[in-house]
Amino acid sequence: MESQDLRKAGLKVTLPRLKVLEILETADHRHLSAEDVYKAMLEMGEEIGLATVYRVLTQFEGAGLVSRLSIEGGHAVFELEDGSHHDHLLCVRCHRIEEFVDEVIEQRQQVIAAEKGFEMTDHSLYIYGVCKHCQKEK
Amino acid sequence: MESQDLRKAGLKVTLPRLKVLEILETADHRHLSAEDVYKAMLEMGEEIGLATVYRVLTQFEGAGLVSRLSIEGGHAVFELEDGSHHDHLLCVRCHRIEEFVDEVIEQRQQVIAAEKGFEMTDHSLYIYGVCKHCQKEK
DNA sequence: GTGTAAATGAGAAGGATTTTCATTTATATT
DNA sequence: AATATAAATGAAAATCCTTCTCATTTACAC
Repeated sequence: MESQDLRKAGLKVTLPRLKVLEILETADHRHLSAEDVYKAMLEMGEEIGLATVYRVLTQFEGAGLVSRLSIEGGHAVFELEDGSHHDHLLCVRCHRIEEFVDEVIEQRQQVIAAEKGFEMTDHSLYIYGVCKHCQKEK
Repeated sequence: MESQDLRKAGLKVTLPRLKVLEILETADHRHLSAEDVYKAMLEMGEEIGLATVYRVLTQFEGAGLVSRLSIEGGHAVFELEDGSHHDHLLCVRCHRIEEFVDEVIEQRQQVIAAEKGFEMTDHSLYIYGVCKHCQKEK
């Protein structure tokens, strides 16, 4: 089933690629760094090189299978692409990531870009804060 | 005048720090990477180490004198803090950076954070696109 | 089955930033 | 003004994340 996605993207169906897909699909949180994927692979008892994880994730991104978040402070985070555009809320304490869509913001961005004479190609919006859980803890 | 700002921040008034401030104030664009500041210093005939530039900019950030933008794809960019919050439009071709404020977006973010149970501490919004100038060029 | 181009793993290399540490400097104290 | 001392500096090494190189392995078309 996933093999088709890989083939469609012009990628050979290899074990590392299938396993990375599997991890992205079954992990308990939707947002994983390359390192997270790498560790999950090892825990799963699968041999893989970190370089391969990065390569595969980048290829998946190119193929539209995953998207890459560029979060403040360093390392990239990947999520399975589900076709729905959304932005992110990040907990500054526990690093939990939640998703949201807001049509008002989407549209205002278009207006602002137009006002400034920009042809908008993309945007990135992150709201940082303390999540419900972490608020309780103190 | 700037010396006061440094003292207030608990920082000794040193030549490197004064010069970095001067560069931030007089540069032709408001948004400079550490490397940009470093080069400007050298062109100005001032000796400085790159490590010092990074240190000083980070301290200035801590003191609220500058803010750090975390743009997609690598290196940080700094701008003099003028008290006014704003977001950024970035040209994907020439890397020009423009600023904007939008009250509608600001407020929607508050609403969204509240809906998700987050205590919002900060946010980062970047709109990417092709600027007016670069549209003409092709 | 076999050839070939693509994929892999290990380690080296890369870029941005931070750290270490010996030396210098600003400022508080004589 | 001289001095003590804590902070600041510069250079180089170290770190972090990511990409590249290259020799070896593998998927897949014939």
